[in-house]
Amino acid sequence: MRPARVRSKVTIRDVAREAGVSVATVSRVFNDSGPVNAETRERIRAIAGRLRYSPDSAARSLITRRTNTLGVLLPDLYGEFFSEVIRGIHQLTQRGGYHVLVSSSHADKGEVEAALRAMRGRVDGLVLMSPDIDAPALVANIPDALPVVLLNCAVDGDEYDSIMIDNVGGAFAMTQHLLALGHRRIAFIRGGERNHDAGERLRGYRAALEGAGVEQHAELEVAGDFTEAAGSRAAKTLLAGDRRPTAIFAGNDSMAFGAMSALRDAGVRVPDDVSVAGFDDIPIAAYMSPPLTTVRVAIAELGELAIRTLLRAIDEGNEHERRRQVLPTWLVGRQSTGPRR
Amino acid sequence: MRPARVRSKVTIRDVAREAGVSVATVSRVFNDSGPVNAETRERIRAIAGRLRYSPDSAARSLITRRTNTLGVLLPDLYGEFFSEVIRGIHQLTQRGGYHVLVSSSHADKGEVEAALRAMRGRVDGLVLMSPDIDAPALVANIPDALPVVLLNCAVDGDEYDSIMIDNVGGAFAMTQHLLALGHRRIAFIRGGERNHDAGERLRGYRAALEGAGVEQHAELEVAGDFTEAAGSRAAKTLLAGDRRPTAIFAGNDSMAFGAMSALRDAGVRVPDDVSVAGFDDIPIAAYMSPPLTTVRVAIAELGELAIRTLLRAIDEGNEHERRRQVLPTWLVGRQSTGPRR
DNA sequence: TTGTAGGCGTTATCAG
DNA sequence: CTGATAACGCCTACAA
Repeated sequence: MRPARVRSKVTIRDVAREAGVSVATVSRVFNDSGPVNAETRERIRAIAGRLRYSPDSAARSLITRRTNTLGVLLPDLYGEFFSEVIRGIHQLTQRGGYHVLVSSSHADKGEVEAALRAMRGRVDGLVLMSPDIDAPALVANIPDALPVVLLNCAVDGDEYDSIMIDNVGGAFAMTQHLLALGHRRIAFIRGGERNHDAGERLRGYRAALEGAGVEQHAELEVAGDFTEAAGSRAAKTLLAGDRRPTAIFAGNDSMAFGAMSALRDAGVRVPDDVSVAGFDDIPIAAYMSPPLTTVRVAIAELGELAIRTLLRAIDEGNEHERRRQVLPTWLVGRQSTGPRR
Repeated sequence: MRPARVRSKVTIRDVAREAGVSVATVSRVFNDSGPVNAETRERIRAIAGRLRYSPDSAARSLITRRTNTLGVLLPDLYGEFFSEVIRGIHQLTQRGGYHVLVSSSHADKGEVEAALRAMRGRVDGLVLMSPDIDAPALVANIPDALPVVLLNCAVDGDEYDSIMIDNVGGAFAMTQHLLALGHRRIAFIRGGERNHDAGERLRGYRAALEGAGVEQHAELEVAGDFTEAAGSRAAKTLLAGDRRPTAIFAGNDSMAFGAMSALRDAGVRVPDDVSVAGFDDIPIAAYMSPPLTTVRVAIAELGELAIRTLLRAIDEGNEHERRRQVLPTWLVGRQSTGPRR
């Protein structure tokens, strides 16, 4: 049995009438605005509770011009990453009394713009993550007044608040790690062609090789798209080539798993014959066989930091000073990499 | 440089004035309600576009009593699962012109209730997934008028719309698979104590053993919580015991991975010495070493079905007939299970 | 400390 | 086909 049917709609007037006060007074207790006699306050609270009154958010935001909602636009993220970011975002958001409006799966620019348009007026601030697309061009359509934080987008300058992962540093460190183990033929499995993270990681890889004076070969850089399947294909390509690498650095963990799987199928041992490394350090990485050497990214923190920045931007209004922030990465050594034989 | 600053607020009146018509007419073209002269309609559209006018959603929903938003309450999901459900949900939602308000991480009943309360009035419908908590008790607080779809909750009867995974069937099938391979000492790694899915899977496992007339031992059922770490611990416990299993059926894939990792560390071969099976078939399962035999669940479809049901409920209003739906599962045989030696 | 009344931007119901 | 105008539920000066 369900409990007593809720009335069609309990408004502030109902509460006021029942309590024998004006609506203004009820409003005051619900907003802590203006003084209210302690006793009346209690009475109103009680009656509101009994009547199951809760302020209508539409009416409220119509006049306050605030929605208490934050928008989050994400690309079509693959697996683990998505949930981690959301988790980070969510935690802080809730604490600040905000709601979260999410939107994802944006293949092209048009779709993102549509999503952006749809959110207009429904949110007090926006987190936009779009590693594949030119972010500034997108944000151009957003009302100036709406605070925006760019996540992992290709932006320079500090015209916008932006947060990015230290992809270059991480990839650089990993490549150095492999170099230090004696590897010279180090292959790299790239992420999507137009993906910002992917590009940066590739840059880090190249920079490290160049810094070490190691000759670079085009056939050691193979295409990928951040999926296990792509990693597997890439590894097969590398094995088939005549410049076989002694180490494979995958642009992310999923591709590293795919590569390890393909190597195993081909009878190649990891790390004895070939070392394999990844990027992201998703939870399963530690439980792979062998456990994967990778670059750690605090994904949930990325989301948290974004919200923290956004909340501050909302709070500070026009006085807010925009800036870029970079989230550090660090190498996690496990058993999938070893000295060149 | 950012483009021209957006005016403080463009309202329907601005458009009306500019077009030399009344607000009513403008409203009509934006809602396709009532007839409007084709030519005037065009003019209004053009002016609205130029002025970058877009109807204020708060004002609109104040009078229409609709928010065009769907609420989604999820538990604190681990990894893969979360993103897949959201992905499924999102797709349909967007197509229907709805927005998605998400909320998650609800440890206890109080938190869920708070989240539920917070969503009141902000959504036209609700998807509630809460495998850990008594759902009917929660839904009692929701206004009768608000359509709700329960996902994977412990409910019986058809008082609510509900969708559940065929956990029992899947676990039953997997256990039979192991039995057919000749295994008799089949261990089961359980999910959280109070988790609905976990309980159902355990039931399926037990039923299959009983059906086959295989004696059941308490020490073959070990505790877990759906994380890799728990799976690893459980496997160690099983290896240490004196009734060592020849097969391990983990309540989900993550725990299966953890178990495989522990077995490897202990020098136990999979599947030669011990078979291992999981549940969920998350993407990485196919790339494990060895590839994991598991039970496939169409997670994204779960989300899709939930939204489809919810939209119908909203559409049909009071005439809506509530019902239970069960999402099938099926066994995916890979290399982590083999005949008992 | 409390009440009155105007208005937030739309939609909906009437008359024209 | 079009235009006034009254709600929708709430907040917020301003007045008492």
